[in-house]
Amino acid sequence: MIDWLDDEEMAAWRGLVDVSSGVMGALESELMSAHGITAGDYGVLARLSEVDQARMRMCDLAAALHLSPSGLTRRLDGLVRRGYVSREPSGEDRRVMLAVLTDEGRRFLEQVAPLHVDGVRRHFISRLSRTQLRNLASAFRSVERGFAPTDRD
Amino acid sequence: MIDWLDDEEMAAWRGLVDVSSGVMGALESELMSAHGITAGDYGVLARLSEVDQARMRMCDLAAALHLSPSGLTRRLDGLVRRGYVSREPSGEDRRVMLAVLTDEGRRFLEQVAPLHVDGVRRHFISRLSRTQLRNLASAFRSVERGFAPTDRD
DNA sequence: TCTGTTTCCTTGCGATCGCAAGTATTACCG
DNA sequence: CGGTAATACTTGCGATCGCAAGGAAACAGA
Repeated sequence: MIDWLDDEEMAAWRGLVDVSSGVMGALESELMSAHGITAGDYGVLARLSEVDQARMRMCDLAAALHLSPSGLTRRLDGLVRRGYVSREPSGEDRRVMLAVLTDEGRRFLEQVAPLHVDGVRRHFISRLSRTQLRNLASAFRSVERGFAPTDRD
Repeated sequence: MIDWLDDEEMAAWRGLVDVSSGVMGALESELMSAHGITAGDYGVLARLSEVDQARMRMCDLAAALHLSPSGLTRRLDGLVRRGYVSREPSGEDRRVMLAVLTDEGRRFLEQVAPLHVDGVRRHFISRLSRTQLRNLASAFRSVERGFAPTDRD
């Protein structure tokens, strides 16, 4: 019996794993059955829709989505084939490719987004009080400050 | 610009995704480089070590690990090949296979567990106050049970 | 008992992902 | 300048996962 975390620590850790996989799994299957899109593809379109000019460098997009460079390359292949995203070389740095949300991609995203928003509310947000929500956001910020900048060896 | 959630809701949702993938990714790479084991394999050994007789039905183990039946079958193939787990038919129900932690598997787990526990503390627990930890565990319980407590907390 | 349904596990298959290697471009530095 | 290092992206490859299908066993109802 290995249990070197006390009950509260274990509950927080297991809760993080269980909740994130449970909520994301539910969202994934709802998006797929209703619109035939994976959560990963949705994430690309949503991120691009939020930024100026609806375009991002591949490397920045990969970091935002927690994807490796190769993973993003292939994910974009699919989105480009479906006409939702286009590739555009950067004028400033010729190593860089920009991923650009097309008009068709934006129209598609606007059809899908309400279901995604509803799913996040139904499976996650609506189950928390406003205070819990604030505490969660604050706790996650604490964790992210810990490993994002300084964990670099 | 799609802006579906207010700032606090978005911070909680993005925080959940970013923190879980960040922490689990860090743990994964530490376990792999130090002991050559994936987080998935570690999860199997850890779960088995916690239960009576160190054995579980495949279907229960799959549910506990958020794995599909086929996913668990193949994961167990690898662990059986390495001698850490053995398969044993259930005496009560001949459809059922039990996954059993071997002595060698337990010895291996006891070598690896300290690094895993340390990783959970370093990347997650130590970034939180005791109050935050309690609030987190409570909030995750609310999400898993499917409803929010009506009172303030 | 017989039959249809459900549960449990495994296998074939396709999709996804990350790592390592390769190419191209830029940055750094003596 | 010129050469080395660093960065950005792509491709080959192996590993993992889930779904669908299939077989075996348990179960339920007539």
